[in-house]
Amino acid sequence: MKDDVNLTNESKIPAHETVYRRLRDLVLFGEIAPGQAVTIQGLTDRLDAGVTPVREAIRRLIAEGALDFMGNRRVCVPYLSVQNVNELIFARQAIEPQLILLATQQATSKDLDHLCQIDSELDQAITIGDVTAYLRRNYRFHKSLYALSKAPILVSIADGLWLRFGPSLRVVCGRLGTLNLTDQHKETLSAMRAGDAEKAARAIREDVIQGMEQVRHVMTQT
Amino acid sequence: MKDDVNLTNESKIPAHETVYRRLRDLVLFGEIAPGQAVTIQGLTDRLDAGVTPVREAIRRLIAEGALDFMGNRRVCVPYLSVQNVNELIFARQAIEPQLILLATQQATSKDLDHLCQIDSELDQAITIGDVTAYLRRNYRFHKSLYALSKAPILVSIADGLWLRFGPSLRVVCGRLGTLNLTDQHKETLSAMRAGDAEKAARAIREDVIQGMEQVRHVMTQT
DNA sequence: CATCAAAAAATTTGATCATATTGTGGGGCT
DNA sequence: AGCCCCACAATATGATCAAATTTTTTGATG
Repeated sequence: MKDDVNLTNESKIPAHETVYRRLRDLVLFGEIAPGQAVTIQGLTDRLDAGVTPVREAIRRLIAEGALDFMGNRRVCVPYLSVQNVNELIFARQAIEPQLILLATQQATSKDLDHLCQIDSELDQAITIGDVTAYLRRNYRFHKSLYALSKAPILVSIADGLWLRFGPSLRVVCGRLGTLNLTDQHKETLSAMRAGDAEKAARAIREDVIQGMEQVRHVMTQT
Repeated sequence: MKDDVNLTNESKIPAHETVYRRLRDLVLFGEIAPGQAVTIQGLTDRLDAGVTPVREAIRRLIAEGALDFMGNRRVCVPYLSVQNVNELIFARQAIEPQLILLATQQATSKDLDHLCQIDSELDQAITIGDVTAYLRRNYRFHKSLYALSKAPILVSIADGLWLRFGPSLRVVCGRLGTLNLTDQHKETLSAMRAGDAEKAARAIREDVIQGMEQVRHVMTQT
């Protein structure tokens, strides 16, 4: 605590929390690639934070499956095995359509407008070919959508899944580009607007399958 | 590091890990009841450990949903709302039968013998009326069963769910006793032995539903 | 030139201490 | 008497340091 003289201070949020979020983003959006090692000191340098907050953030992410604690004491972003990809496909198909079902029942017209907004920003990122923006906005779209379900436990499960396949999405985009990305977001939203929960759920299931099949495809190549 | 003079030393496992496991058990088996506060100092006293490992264990359990971080900075074992119970029922039904399906394909006859052994110990606990032993062995049965699936991600999800409804199971037993506990474990095991994965999955689904309905029943009373 | 052992460097781990924040109880004011 | 404000206690947070452990480098030998 040296020279932090409360200028535009919003010191409501503790350091370990902000470190957690930054590290989380680094992993989620593939800025730390699968297989890459993560050290405490490396992070204190990179994020300019103390040792204690970094340590806690790392442990938290290990607990969530975003990082892997190798036997000795080396930590890294996990590779996905084919088996892992299959598990993720199953889990996402099991959880996320249900979230849409619940979300459709709760969503207000204003909520849907907001989602539409995010989705158009997403499209923009795709046409420009900005992979980072695409990943961030795609995540934001799904996250905002699921938040409408008011089902915190299921949302946290879905979040945990994203944390696991997130790093691979960048690899996929790097391999396949952003051009052949076709999402089912429009269909989902229009079905939600029409109040057709089942149809919206099916659309998201399609979206999930498409996305994960690409992951599987790239993964099995190696 | 005072007087730990390496007697029967198995100091392979770090302190934060053992603290984590002990605290985890405390929560999982209802020895810290829902709503009860958890403080760092309280735990350092109770578990006779340093501050640093305790802090990390708490954060890890918060990340897993086993503990709840109230807005200010108070941590406690969460109550389950009716909504939460519904989410847990859905998630368990979605995940656990799939684990059985996979487990059935992988299980050797020796594995099944071992499970049978655990199950009979479980029965013993029920007839004696030992709630603590029942909770521990019931968890052990399911955990061992799911481990056979060789599906680490799905297992970790299921584990996370148990961590959430575990504390309430003791409340249920305290309210309803152990006498009217009827499990589907025998059916599950015999179906697995016969190689009938579908039937085994259905049996576990029954087991899940029965258990969770009791939780829901007790929860909605309050 | 390869291999293995020992030393050196880097890293994690856990304790201790200073600081900040929050909750609580007592005293003064209206 | 009721309410508010301030001081005090309890608690969490984060930096720093010492000890332990692991990885890497170095150097000697076959």
